[in-house]
Order: sequence, then structure tokens, then C-alpha cells
Amino acid sequence: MIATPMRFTRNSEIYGEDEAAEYLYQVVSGAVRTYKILEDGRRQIGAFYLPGDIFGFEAEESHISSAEAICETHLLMVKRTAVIFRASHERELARQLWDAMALELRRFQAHSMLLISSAEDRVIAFLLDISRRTTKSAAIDLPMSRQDVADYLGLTIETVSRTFTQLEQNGAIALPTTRRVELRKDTLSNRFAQNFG
Amino acid sequence: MIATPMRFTRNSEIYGEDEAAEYLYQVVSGAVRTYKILEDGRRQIGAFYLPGDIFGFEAEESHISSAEAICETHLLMVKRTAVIFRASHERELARQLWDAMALELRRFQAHSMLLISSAEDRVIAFLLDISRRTTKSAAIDLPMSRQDVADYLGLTIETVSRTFTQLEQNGAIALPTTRRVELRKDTLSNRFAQNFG
DNA sequence: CGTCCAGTTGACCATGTTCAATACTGGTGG
DNA sequence: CCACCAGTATTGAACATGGTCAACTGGACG
Repeated sequence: MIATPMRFTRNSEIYGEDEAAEYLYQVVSGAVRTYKILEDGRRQIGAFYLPGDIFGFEAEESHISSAEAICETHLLMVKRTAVIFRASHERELARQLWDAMALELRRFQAHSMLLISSAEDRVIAFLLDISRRTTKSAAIDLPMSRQDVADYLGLTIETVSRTFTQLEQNGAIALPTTRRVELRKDTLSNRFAQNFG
Repeated sequence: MIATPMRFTRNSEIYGEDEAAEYLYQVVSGAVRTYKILEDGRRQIGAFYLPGDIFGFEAEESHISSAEAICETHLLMVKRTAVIFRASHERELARQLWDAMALELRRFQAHSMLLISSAEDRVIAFLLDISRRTTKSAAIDLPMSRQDVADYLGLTIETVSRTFTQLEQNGAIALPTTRRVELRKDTLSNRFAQNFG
């Protein structure tokens, strides 16, 4: 299957809401956010995609979100129709597609669970999720700004900032720089009442 | 494809979280809720399914939510593996499956948008959604309790109840009985700041 | 050294939660 | 037919969490 490599710069648009959904994408390096702008101007980030993640199939004919590169990002693109066509012959590919969409559903469902928790639980769940998806080590480098985190978690930037500070004071995390977070997982898990699959 | 009809009584379990995901289901009559119980005992309802809706494919191998009949409910069940197998031969079926999952994703995404709005907007969006999915007339009969609505919207039952009362006092809805709601759509839309697809 | 932008902090405020009391509704049995 | 009961819904008052608005900090870069 022909995959086209593409390069996007910080904050550049990958696709827009309501654009025809022509491609599926896989992140090679960098990070991507998908989002919608509400009428009142707020932005809701639906998901972050990190190296290895596949995105773009939140769509029938046209995309329901916009997608932007958070930082310098390399992607692979394949034609959506080509994938679906090939999947109609190859059981294995069909199953992979199915699983990928199921994973996507899982993520959105987990996100819904997040959004009904306290600010602290949201931030902790976010950090653990990013940590699990990027590195097995205890430190993570966030590619996204506090504003991105806030729009993802349905909080304000101030509340996110305060929560980071609080977690640091509790010894649950360390913040060598604003974008680098060292997790003390045992402490974090203790503070973490929720059941996020 | 062999579809088995099944009957479920009020509050009976259709499948449990972590059960093997053997079937896909279509609602013939009645109503279904899918939900997860959080560690702290709260229940998050992920979705309601109404006549015509297909559910059960929020799954790779096992379900990620439990499903219950809200009231007396008739379903059709088909083996998941049978559907996927047939989809690997039939392009049209594959496309239908794809679209159905995309719709499911859309719903979860819309739900995330809901959960970051005010209580009033959540309730209005909920009512408009149910209305759109059931009847073109201005009156709807809610199969679910206030507690169900609260757990779906991430609010308390008290807030839901207060919001219903408020909307009635504003003339945006009428409540002949607690489960029957007459929508004044123009008034509702005015009060409704959000951009829910 | 000054500017700019992202992030942090503080004080006050609004929205929704909590806890508790009260009302309604539908079904059952006298 | 009515009285009673249990489950469901509504209302009220005090409270807590996160939002808002505004001031301040700190680091990167010219």
C-alpha cells in the first residue's frame, strides 16, 4: 500500500473540520491534536496522537474535527478508500482496522470518564496516559502547552497550572521545566481514585 | 445472516463489562444504556440506544462497558465474528460497518463536547438529541429516569431536576408528566449556545 | 537589557454538589 | 375505591470546586 510521507510545522493544519476525509494518517514523529471550536469560542481537544498512533478515521465522508501538528511532525498518509478496499479482500487487514477503530472508541470513552472527574484526577489521568503511551521511564516531555492540556481536559489553563503546582508540592510529580514531568507513580496512584481502563 | 430475537426486562443485564464481545445488537423496541461503574461508586452512562440503533461494537475482544435494558426491550443479536467475516467478502457490508462505527465515534465525540458545557446546555442538547433520534413531533417520552439522565450528562440528579424545572419556567419545555417532555424548539435553540453536530 | 509569550499566583465569584426534607406516582392489598 | 408504600422526583440551604479577571514571574531571543 502506498504511504506518502509528509512533514508539518508547529501549529500547521493537517485537515480541517468538514473537509473530505481522504486519508488515514500515522504519526512517525512529533504530536498531533484534533479539536473542534465551539460557537462560544472555546476549543475542545478530542485527542492527542503520538508516534505510532493512527488517526483520521473519525469520519464517514468528512472529518468531524480539525487536526493540527503540535510541533514539527512527520506523518505517513494513505488513501482511506484504498485501505477500505483492500480490507474488503484481506481478513487480517479488516481485523486490524476494526481493532484500530475500537481503540479509538475506547479512547473517547475513557475521555468521557475523565471529563466527569475532579481537576486533579483529570490531570493525573492525563499524565499517566501520556506516560504509558510514550515511555516506560518515569519522566515525560509534554509536546503540548498548558492551554492544550486545559482544552483537552475541559479545564482552564489556570486550573491546570494550579493542579500541576499542587501535585509537585505533594511530591506526586517533579517539574524540572514546565514541559518536563517526572512521575512518582506510587504517589500518583494513591491520589487517584478513578477507574480508568 | 442469522439474527436471533431476544427479550430483556427492565434493568436486566444484556452484557457485562469485560465479558467476551460475542454479538452485535440492534434495538427493535425499548431502550438500552451502556455504562461503567467508577471506583468511587459513581456510574457513567456512555450512551443510550433506541429503536433502530446498533450497539456492541465498542469492543476488540471484550466489552468495555456493561449494557442494560432500561425498560422492556426487544433486540436482535448477530454473531460479531460472522459479521466481520462476511464483511471481508462484501464491500457494501464492510462500508456499512465502517459507517456504523464512525457514527458511534461521532456520538462519543459529541458526548465529550457536552460534558464541558453548562448544566443547562447539557440538558438541552440531551433533549434535542433524543428528540431527533425518536420522533419528528415536538413531544418525547423519556424511557430513562432522572438518575440515568444525570449519569449520562455527568451531573447530579438534583441539578438535572432543577434544570428541567427551570426550562419549564422559561417556557422552553412543558412537562405534562416527569417522563414526557414537550419541546418548544425555537425557545430551546435560543437558549442553546453550543455547536453540537 | 528589554520585549514577548507562556506559565503561575491571588482574590473573588458562579455554578453545581451535598445533605436533608418534602412531594409526587404507580402499584398493591384491604 | 381508597389507603398505604416504595421508588422516583423536586426543592431548599450551606458548601466546595473550579472559573474569571488581573497582576506578576521567568525564560528565550533579539
